Amino acid sequence: MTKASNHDVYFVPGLHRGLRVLEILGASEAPMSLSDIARAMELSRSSAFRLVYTLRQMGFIREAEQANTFTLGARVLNLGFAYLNQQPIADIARPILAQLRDETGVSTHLSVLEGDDVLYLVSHQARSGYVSNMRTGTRTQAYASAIGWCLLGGITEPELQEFADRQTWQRFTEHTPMDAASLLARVLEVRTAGFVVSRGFREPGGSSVAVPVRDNTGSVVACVNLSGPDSGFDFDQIDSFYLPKIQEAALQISRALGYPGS
Amino acid sequence: MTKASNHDVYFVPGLHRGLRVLEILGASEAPMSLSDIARAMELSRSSAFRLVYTLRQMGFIREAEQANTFTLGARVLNLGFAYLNQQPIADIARPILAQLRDETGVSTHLSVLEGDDVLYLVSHQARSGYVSNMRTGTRTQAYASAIGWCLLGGITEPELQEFADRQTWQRFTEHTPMDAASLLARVLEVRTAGFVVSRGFREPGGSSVAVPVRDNTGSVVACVNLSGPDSGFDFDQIDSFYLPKIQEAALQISRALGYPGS
DNA sequence: TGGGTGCGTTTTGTATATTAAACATCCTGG
DNA sequence: CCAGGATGTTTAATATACAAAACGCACCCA
Repeated sequence: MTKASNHDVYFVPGLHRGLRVLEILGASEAPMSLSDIARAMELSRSSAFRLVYTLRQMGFIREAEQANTFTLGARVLNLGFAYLNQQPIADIARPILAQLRDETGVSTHLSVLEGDDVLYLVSHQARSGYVSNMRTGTRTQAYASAIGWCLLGGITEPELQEFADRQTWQRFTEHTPMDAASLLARVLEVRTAGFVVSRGFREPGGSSVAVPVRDNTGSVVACVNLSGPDSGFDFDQIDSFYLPKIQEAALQISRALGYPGS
Repeated sequence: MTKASNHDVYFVPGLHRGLRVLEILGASEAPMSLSDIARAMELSRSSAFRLVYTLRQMGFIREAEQANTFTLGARVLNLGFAYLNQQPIADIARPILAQLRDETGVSTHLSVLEGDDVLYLVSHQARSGYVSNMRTGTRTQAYASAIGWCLLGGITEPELQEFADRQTWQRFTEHTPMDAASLLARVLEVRTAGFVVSRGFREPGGSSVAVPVRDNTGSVVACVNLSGPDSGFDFDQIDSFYLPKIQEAALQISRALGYPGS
């Protein structure tokens, strides 16, 4: 059961492999030839041919400038944005986070826990020259960042234990938790404080302030954060200015989701 | 040949239908049950079952709160953003358009011609309360907007004629061209002027200023535009301020694409 | 020139994906 | 309380998607 057996009775392999083609093309830097795809999928060229043929005819992939090489087509874009537009929280948060960015002058983000990753749903870049590498659609491992700890506050302790068991711990900075116990400590810390300030916890030189967003049941469903390079942050202002502002923004979003508290 | 016959020898129907499931779910407001999907696809429930089964197992769809109903899963988001990140022009334009927004105070966009549509690749919302309905991923019919005319300047006249033949003309405003001749006139007008100012051409009350972006061969490959509600526009400033600024931004992007001219 | 390699494509027997039909539940209204 | 219809699921006969092998072609190096 751990291993997803591919020869399930109800499994349609054509679909499975076609979607993998799309993901492989999405992950590839350069356009790929049919043989490249076949190799990457460990599939016969003839089968890859049929998948490419179908995807191309549908507009999900297109041939690149160089003949017989393929890249993603524009039709996949619609799928991604259809997903985004279906997340009500993104629509709610967008204007609120835009205003927060304007008031604070640093980048603002909304993220959710998706699988074991932090998934960024909304991103507003700071006006300054610095451009954060976090953009809508970005994924990062949840255990390794302050924002992840904030989001992990939304799951139960047994779930968190299971989560921890699944991780392959990798040290990003000296602050990265490397086992279940230290992760749990971090998460509880954030949960009780109601916010978290990261000074280079994930990347040296990059800092952020994060606050959870709650839904009508009161559980954490998302996380608002400010982030930027240390040079763009005024650390003295965190408590007096950044934190109240971001808490206000998070509360606005929570209220829109039906959160009764304050 | 003209009609893409679905029972082609190399067609893999499982893939075709699975992707249609994703698109149908993407277009749907509410989560859909298995029977809903089967009806929408005009397919047997048993086949729909297998598709849903496969997509669910892969994480491309997930069951909604209500049992036995499905929505898009987060995994489709990756596909969409993989596409965006593969368009070098989007990365080039993003910071330039962010600055343009900050300088002008109105929303800025980068769009390309994709099929017969204007496809928005980059969008930076104005800081003001007004939020444009154009966002990344949005599609609009190219013939009906000033931005479309700008982009259509990038194709040859025979291609434009074919484009026109494909359209089903629909009147949006009094400025909407309703046949090939008047569309051609618009496109040529924009091409010779090198910019276009739309005052409610597509939607009453919504205005924009658009300028083409060119690549190393000198042909139009994208379009930069400012847009906002009439109330947010200072029409007196168009010639003296908006236009020079947007032309400078477009030229910066063109240069980064290898455009030799000025 | 000529054998070798890698490519996209086509063919074809066979393994298997598909779907009609049957099944088991769950509602819903009379 | 039961008939009728809708649902998700399973099965089994059949239609068909699949991949090994062959093909034609371009390229490369001896």
